[in-house]
Amino acid sequence: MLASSLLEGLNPEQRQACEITEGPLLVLAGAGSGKTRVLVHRIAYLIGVCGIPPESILAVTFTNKAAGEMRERVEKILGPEASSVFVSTFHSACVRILRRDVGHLGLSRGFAIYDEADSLGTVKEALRRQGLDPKLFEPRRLRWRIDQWKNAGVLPAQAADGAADLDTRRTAEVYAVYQRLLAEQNALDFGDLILQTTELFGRFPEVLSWYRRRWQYVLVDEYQDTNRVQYRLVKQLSDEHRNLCVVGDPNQSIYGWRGADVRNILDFARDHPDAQVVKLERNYRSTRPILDAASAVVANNRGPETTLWTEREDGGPIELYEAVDDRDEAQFVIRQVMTAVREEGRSFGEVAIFYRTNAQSRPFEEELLKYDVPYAVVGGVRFYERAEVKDALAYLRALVNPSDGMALRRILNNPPRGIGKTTLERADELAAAGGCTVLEALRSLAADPAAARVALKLQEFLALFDGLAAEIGGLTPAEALARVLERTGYLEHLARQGTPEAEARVENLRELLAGAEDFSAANAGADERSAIELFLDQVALVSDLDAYESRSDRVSLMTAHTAKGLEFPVVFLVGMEEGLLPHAAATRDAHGIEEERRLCYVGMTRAMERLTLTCASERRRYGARTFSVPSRFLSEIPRALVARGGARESAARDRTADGRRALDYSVGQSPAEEAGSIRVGLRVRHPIFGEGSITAVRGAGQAQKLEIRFDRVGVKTVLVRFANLEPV
DNA sequence: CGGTAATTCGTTTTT
DNA sequence: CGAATTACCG
Repeated sequence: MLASSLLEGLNPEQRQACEITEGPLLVLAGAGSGKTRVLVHRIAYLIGVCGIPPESILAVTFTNKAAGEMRERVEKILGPEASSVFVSTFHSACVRILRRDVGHLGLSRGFAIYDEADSLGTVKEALRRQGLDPKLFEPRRLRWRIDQWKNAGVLPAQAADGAADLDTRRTAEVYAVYQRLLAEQNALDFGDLILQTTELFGRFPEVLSWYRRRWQYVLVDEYQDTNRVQYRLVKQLSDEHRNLCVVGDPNQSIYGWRGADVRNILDFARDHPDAQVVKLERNYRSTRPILDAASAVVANNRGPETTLWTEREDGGPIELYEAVDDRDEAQFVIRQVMTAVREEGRSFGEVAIFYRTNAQSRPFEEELLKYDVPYAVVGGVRFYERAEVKDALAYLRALVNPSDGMALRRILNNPPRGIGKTTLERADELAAAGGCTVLEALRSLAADPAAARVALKLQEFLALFDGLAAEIGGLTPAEALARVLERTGYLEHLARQGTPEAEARVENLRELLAGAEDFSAANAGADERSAIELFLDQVALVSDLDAYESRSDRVSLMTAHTAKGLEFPVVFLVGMEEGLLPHAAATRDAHGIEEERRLCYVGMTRAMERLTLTCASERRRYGARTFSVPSRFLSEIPRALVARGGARESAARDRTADGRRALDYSVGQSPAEEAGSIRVGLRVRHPIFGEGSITAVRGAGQAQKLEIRFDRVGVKTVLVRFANLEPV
């Protein structure tokens, strides 16, 4: 194939990123700079021009959606020959590797993949076994810390070695027990998928070298979001041939809380002294005002300035709406959406609403329902995490992997069959003492004549379980699920309840069955592993976003995190308030705030033509009314780029009677004016008390109060409305 | 043991 | 406010 035809339509930098095929390459790809395009064409170039066999290329992404898109687009250029390129998420790739070689680590190939809930359950079990009080040692916190260790590549022994304080030492002990429990249950959690793969490679060089030979060219997408273990994994795979191409944008690093380490991308050149660097700085997505506004925000982070430019000089200013409360905010947005559709010829599918937290979707959903506007909420509670769906899948899991204690626990008395808490506790104790699985413990309890009544119940359950295990052998996932739901009486039990909730659950199970049927059809006889096992893998690794169909004509609602990588002609970024964006939990340190700022940048740069930012001065939060002040990020946007709409009480707040500039949180156009936004730490002058700095902000609007520590007179609380404050 | 009522509880983002 | 755990009674 001719290089010229393959690289046609690429700009010089994009072209360069394709043509530098050997050795380490860092592609710094700004928002909307055609990153995916480059990855796709690079793969096509490697195969079509350089003659690299497709199967020796590995491309790693973070979402299945991204992987699927990449695979599709490469196939579109090269045809079916490209299908043997290994395009996969980090997690799927590791599952594939571990399914093959996990035996070296002492697990068996049918290992279960534990999600967060299973993992949390295992932490609780670990606490029980150590006799630690879950009130004192919060399971959620412990799980979090263990996860962070795993993201950092720290094993239990290393965690214990590095533990400086008592709490950390205890946590490391729990980590060790937790890990033992996982092994007993033949299970790995999400973090393990990556960590154990690097362990496998580290301890068994012959395994590693097999994969090194196989994948001669490695590409990594969204490199700014890789954590330390992923870094290690990539290094292991590429250290020999060194044909490593990483693509990313430090300004879009928004997963630090999940262990992502921006240093991976920032230090790439230092890590690989012979690395070449290509910068993609031309933005093809957004109009000038959108790009300028987003850049102005992220420019407040320290670190190297990045320049993005666009030729799209069209488009008006971005809009700001300051709502009274969250309902007003939602009403405004939905009216805008309807107007855009009716009067500007937009379609609903062109519109997206981004928020910081999933809980913010509710008022928007209510308004959308009210006006019959079609919409899709992406993310939130995963379909596969709904109780009834998890129950059904737990049956399959336990049948496939009888050591899977979390699955067994779920199904044992579900539907109710007279096996209660005490029986389960006894089984747990027996398992812990005898070093056997919970299922084996249940078997011995079933044979115990001392507890005849419960033994009978157990025998019934075990007969059912063993019968199903024998039956589902050659079945497709859909057939197996149907059999399970019927034979266990699960479906019947639900149907008998007759409540609307139960009906909804039955409906969800039907959807699960339909999904399983689709899967069966697409994966008939593909592998030596059973179709049921493959189905369970898929279920564990698929995300809500992966199934999201952006082409359908519906308004999309999602978090700014989920929005990364997507683009929409019309974007609403809502809830631009202190405490929300930036989120209160992230404002402890400068790092957290900078990450929030990047998140804001990510949200803004999704917009192609129209961007509207909104905030509300009052909103309902877990039932109670709370007040908030506009986000500091709003004040970082040059005023000239913004058109204001909305219900500001009056212009009186902007100017005081004698014409001096009053304290104003609104967008400023210069650093001096930006200083006018109300925030903790701001220096102000009071006509009577003199100069001081704000130490707290309470309330909003007419009732907004500030606590100020004045240099001369100490701490006072003042009403903004009357205080006549001036920024210093 | 099972189901319901009462209470507590915690709230960021997710492969 | 809603999920999730706990308390209590049949």
